Amino acid sequence: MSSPLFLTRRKLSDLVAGQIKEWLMSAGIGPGDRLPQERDLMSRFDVGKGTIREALKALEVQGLVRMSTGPSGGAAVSEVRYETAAGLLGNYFYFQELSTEAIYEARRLLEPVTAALAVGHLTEEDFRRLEQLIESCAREPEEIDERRRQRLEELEFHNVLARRCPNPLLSFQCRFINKLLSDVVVFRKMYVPKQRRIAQENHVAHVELLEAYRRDDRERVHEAMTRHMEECSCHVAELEAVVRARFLSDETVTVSLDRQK
Amino acid sequence: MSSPLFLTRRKLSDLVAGQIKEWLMSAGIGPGDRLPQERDLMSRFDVGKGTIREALKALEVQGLVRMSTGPSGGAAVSEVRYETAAGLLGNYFYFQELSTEAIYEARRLLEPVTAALAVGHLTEEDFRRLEQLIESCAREPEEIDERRRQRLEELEFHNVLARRCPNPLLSFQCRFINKLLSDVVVFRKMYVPKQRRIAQENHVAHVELLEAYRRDDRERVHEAMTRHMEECSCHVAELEAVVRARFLSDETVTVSLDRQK
DNA sequence: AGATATTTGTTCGTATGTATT
DNA sequence: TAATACATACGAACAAATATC
Repeated sequence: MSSPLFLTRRKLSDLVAGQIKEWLMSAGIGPGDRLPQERDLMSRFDVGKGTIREALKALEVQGLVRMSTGPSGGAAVSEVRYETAAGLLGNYFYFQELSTEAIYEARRLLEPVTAALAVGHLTEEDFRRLEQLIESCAREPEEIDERRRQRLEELEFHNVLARRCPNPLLSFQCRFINKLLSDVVVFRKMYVPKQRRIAQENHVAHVELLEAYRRDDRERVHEAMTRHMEECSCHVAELEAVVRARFLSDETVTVSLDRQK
Repeated sequence: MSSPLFLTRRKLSDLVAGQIKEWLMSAGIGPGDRLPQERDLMSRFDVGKGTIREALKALEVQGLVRMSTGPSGGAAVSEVRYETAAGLLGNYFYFQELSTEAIYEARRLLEPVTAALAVGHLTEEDFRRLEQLIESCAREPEEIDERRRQRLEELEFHNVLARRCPNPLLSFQCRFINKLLSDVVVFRKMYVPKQRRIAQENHVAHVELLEAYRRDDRERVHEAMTRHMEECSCHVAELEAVVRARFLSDETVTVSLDRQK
């Protein structure tokens, strides 16, 4: 009656997943360490194969382990990747009423500080990438697809900077905001009027930022980014109001399922 | 050769999960809608029971569906809850080097704006809750546990405000930061020197904030919160440097697993 | 490069548990 | 209470992938 076994109302697979997770979060366990194979886990937890597989699937979805087949395969502890975390968080905002205005409200706040903190952390490769992105966005786009690609590259410019911000929280938040905006670009028609002038303004701003980074001028980066965000904010203000945050689905085949209430 | 089926290297269960997710994200599908039962999904996707169960488990972990047994049970579409999203994101930061200084750097930035945006959105119940939290933190703590509880309630004070911020992004980010700090309080000894003076400063700040909210004085809320965050920042500066972001595990039983490299 | 061993991935049949009616 | 409808769980067998020799 007092045994923990009788108190569990949860699913067996969740219990197993929780215990493995606890082990995996304990001291000394880190990325690369391998879990016992399914057979051993089955006997250790005294559960069937399906249960173990559900537990491992749960950990896999969370990005905590990676599975592989073959000799020396199995589940291995994995550092949660940014893409995994961002995708999972994207699910949450799918159900929130998230307007582009709200996204930019956060962006105006976060991007200048994050960009300023990145000063002094850019590598030579980063600089080359930034130059390449600036140049790629400078050409007059011929097709609508090219225009879309340029908008995504403008966002990638900011991503390069955010990745170098030494504050993991701010870095993640900025990258996530850029991801949300990328999804907006991909899923919505983002060809605003006056797109020509906008592209030019972005170009000027990015060039100015690049120069400031080259000089390690934190003050100027902060100031330039603040102005840049103000401009972007204005451009976006004339866009549609409500956008449902989306993540890119990697599926192509669509299967219709019955909806039964 | 060109068929998508031949291009898939992914697991069958992932394919199924992706397709169900695509259906679930399509227009007209929302929280509460029920998925077909396992039997039907098996025949529809032409896969075995284990595969379907793994797919549903993946969606369940993401918080997108909830499972239940019994008649009219099965998988039902669910809005992703804040707790789910925060827990999954917490996994990501577990592997990041996240110092309390970094957390406060983000907090100083986000909290004043988020708090200011919440002005005008507090309910009478919110006000009562805030008063209750202020009062509960005013008493001199007798035991160390009480002191810890008070610190958690100070954070809850900020959570009440963040929940009312109409910008979902800022609201989430502030609540998540508070969660990170809660975990710090729970998992680390947070009894700083001069804790007496700190508690009093917090009390004064919270009272001032409450008054400003009562008057719908957005300016003053912003200003008071900015000062409050500066103070908290200073207090925390004298704390241990690196903290690994944690989530509360709901398991109690510990099972040691072999570590095999 | 090919064969083999190892380990996950998937299926099917069956039995049990649980909530609804 | 009993019948029903559904998820949950076990176990054995087979398929597929992959590292190693």
